[in-house]
Amino acid sequence: MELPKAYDPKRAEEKWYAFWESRHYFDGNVNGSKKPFAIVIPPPNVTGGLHMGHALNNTLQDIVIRYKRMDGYEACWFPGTDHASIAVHVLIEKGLAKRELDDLLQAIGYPLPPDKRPLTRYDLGREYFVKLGWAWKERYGSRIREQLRALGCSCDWRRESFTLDEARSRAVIEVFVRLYEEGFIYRGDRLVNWCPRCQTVLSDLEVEREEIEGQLYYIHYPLAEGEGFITVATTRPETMLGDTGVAVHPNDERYQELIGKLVILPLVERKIPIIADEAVDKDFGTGAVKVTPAHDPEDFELGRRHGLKVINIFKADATTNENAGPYRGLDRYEARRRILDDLKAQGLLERTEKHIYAVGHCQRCHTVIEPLISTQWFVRMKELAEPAIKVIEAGEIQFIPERWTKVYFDWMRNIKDWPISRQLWWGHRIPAWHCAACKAITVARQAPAACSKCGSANIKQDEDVLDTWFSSALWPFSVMGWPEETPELKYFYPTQLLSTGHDIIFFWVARMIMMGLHFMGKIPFERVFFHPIIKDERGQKMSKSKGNVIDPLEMKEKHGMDALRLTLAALCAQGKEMRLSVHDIEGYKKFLNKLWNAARFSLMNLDGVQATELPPKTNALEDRWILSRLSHIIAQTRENLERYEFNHAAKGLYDFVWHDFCDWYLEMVKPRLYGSDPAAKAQAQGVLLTVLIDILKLLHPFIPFITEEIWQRLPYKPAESVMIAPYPQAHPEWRDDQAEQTMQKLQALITAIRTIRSEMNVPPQKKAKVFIKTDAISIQQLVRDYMIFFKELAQASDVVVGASVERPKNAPRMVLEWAEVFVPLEGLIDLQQEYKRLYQELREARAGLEATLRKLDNPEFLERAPEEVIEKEKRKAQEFKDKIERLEQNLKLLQGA
RNA sequence: GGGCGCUUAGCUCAGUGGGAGAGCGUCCGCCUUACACGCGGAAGGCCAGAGGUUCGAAUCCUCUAGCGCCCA
Repeated sequence: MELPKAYDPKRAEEKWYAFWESRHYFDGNVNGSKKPFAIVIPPPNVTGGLHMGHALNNTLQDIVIRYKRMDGYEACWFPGTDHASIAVHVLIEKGLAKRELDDLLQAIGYPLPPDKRPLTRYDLGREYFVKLGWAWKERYGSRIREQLRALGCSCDWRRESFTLDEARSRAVIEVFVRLYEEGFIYRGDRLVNWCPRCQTVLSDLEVEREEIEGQLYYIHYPLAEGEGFITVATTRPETMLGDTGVAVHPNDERYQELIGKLVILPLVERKIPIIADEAVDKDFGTGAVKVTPAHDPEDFELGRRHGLKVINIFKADATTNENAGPYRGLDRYEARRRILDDLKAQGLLERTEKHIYAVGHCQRCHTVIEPLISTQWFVRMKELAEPAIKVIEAGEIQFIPERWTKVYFDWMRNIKDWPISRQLWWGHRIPAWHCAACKAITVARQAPAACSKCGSANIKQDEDVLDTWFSSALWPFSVMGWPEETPELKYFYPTQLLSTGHDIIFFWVARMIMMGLHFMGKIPFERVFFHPIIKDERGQKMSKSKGNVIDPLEMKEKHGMDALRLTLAALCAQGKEMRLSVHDIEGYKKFLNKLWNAARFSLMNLDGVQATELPPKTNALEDRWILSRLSHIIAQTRENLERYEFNHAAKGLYDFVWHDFCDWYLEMVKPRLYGSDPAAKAQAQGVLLTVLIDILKLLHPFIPFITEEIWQRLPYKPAESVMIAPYPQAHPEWRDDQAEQTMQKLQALITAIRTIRSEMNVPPQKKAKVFIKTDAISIQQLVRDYMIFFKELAQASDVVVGASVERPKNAPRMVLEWAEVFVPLEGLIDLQQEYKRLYQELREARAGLEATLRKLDNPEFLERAPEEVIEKEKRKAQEFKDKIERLEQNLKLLQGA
């Protein structure tokens, strides 16, 4: 059979994905006779497209799941998507404002206004807004699924979930109700992060801090009694409207007299106390700070310790409220300008200085966060965190790379309560009903008819939805049907692997562990692999605005998905980031071409192959050698996959296929394949097929499409698809150190001949006689035994070997540790170049010898170093000596010549 | 301010106690009947700096510098 000259990824990818799916290879079933291996996908946002981060993470998961499936496990990869509450909410709001969603609005029957004015969610109202969300999800939700399929992901699509679908919603409600009943969920007034644009609370994690260069304002606060003032320094002068105190450090000598006194808050004329608290930093500004409990988290705590009043000056949109007096109704920045003007006019603004500080921004819309007092739902986390810390300490869950455990511990040991309510509409609505009559709250699994306390029917469901991450936290068991006691939960939970980015270790990983332990009583996964974050070739984050994104689907179009997958695996070292450029992908695509052509060559020569016994018995050096190498690479690949060292696994296979298999083995079997000895040919074919089969199996998890395309054309297939063929086992009986050593010597000799020929510009086709001087009997024997390879691979017309071989006239030479190689040439040879090379080699050998002797002359080395190291050094010394002697001799001759 | 990580060939990165590696790029020679997405060959590095531990350090420890990330 003959393969086309080039591999066509487009056809193969579609064809084989459909083939696998039609044969139900992706299905993971409850199967007591096999060990389960499950992965639950980190659900991509339903509206998002596949970006390189997804491509990486899902490639890695697919590699693992395919490997485990081939290795005999009942593998199941649970797919799904996330409703991404706030992200989608913001996108829809933006779409409404730009009137880009009119077609969807029409489809859901919303009466469009005749003009093109921007719409807000309040124009639509909650019901239409949620309808629009689902319409949006229907339109974009399938996109990511199709993209994952294009990537080759072998997910069990029958089990696809969505965090907002009915089954997952049931889990969310169940968890909320139970946590409420157990006292973990409460509702209360707290100072929270408020996004004035999204009009919702955010958790600390959803606030991104950014350093900005602003001003530090020094403001005089006059003392209430007597002359004088105290100067406070602040970055936010506008919040002084809500000041209810001034604080200094208790040991600050400058202010001892003033502690306990009152000052008059400028502009507002409120009397507020000077208090002392150890939280104040003496070195910041003047050492005296204004205290605004309603608008700063630290001030909130400080005020609570000292019983200060809390005065809120902002409305939900961050404009000032009635507490701002004459400044009411202003945007916060406008308020700042006016207040500074007025302070200046009154001579109370002492000075300003440049100041760099971190300001929180909304993760989704990038608006500056405003700390606000607000009524929200919270989860008490401390108790939930404790067991989740223990399971990591005990090693029940392993983090890879291990260093992330420290990050995890630091956060978990200082965990704060989690605000879970969001003032949004797209998401899981909180299952709590407020009674208009008695103000009591009824939390229930199903909408109650009446207040549980007073029985009033005048109840209304809470307006808020839950943080997206609340439903994500339940994902490992909600995808398996919890709260039902499903067979899937019994069989597949806990899963074996979670693969994700370290950027969501708190958002998601930690919370899944807590919820898994609390509701399942078991860890959700045994291992967490944190993959590197993808950067561009200069180490910058990929972003649309920078224009440096590499689109996975564009790469698929250009180079095929296997090329991208292999690249991602090969670059996936266990660091924090991974630099990717299109050149890398082009490079690994060449490997696929190489593999394709190696297969093409093999298939061209496998006609009539006998596959009754694989591999056939063989004594041929190259057969013994390649099987020995294969056995090594199988063991290595398995180890690397078990350790999630994808780069080592991919590169090991790359080297084996390209260098061992293609460069040497294929060249060395040609004489037998083309020769006239049918037995020798059959033997070569058998080994060739054996190795090719294992190469395809080994590579399949990395590059599933091309391996299947080749597999299907094999003259003999051990399985109907490579996807379900057993992953290769290392064969200890294939190990053959002697063959490997002999091969090394043979390769060194052939390379030496090639080097001489290349250096002296001998045309590749031109045959030349070769002389090898060596007193090692084994080398002499080797040359005679494998003469054919000198002729085929080094264009030798003949090789003369022996201890007394003399260098022929006009023959440049290579000097090895255990032999000298001469190739006599016609015409003039470049003596100077040869001299230069030999001299450099001599210098290197002398340096090597010196270093080795330094060790051997050191009595402490001889005393303390292990025996095998000493032996090795002795052997090295002898080799260096031999080589030096040969080099010196040859250099002397060369000078004479 | 606290923590983590990185610094190895021109570029991107492997290598974590015993002779400095790969890919790309560069240079030289080849359209050799699987592959020019190729074949053969070559050049290129005080392993950031300083100190220490060790018989022995790119590798372990300490400090310094530069870069990056996370948390407050």
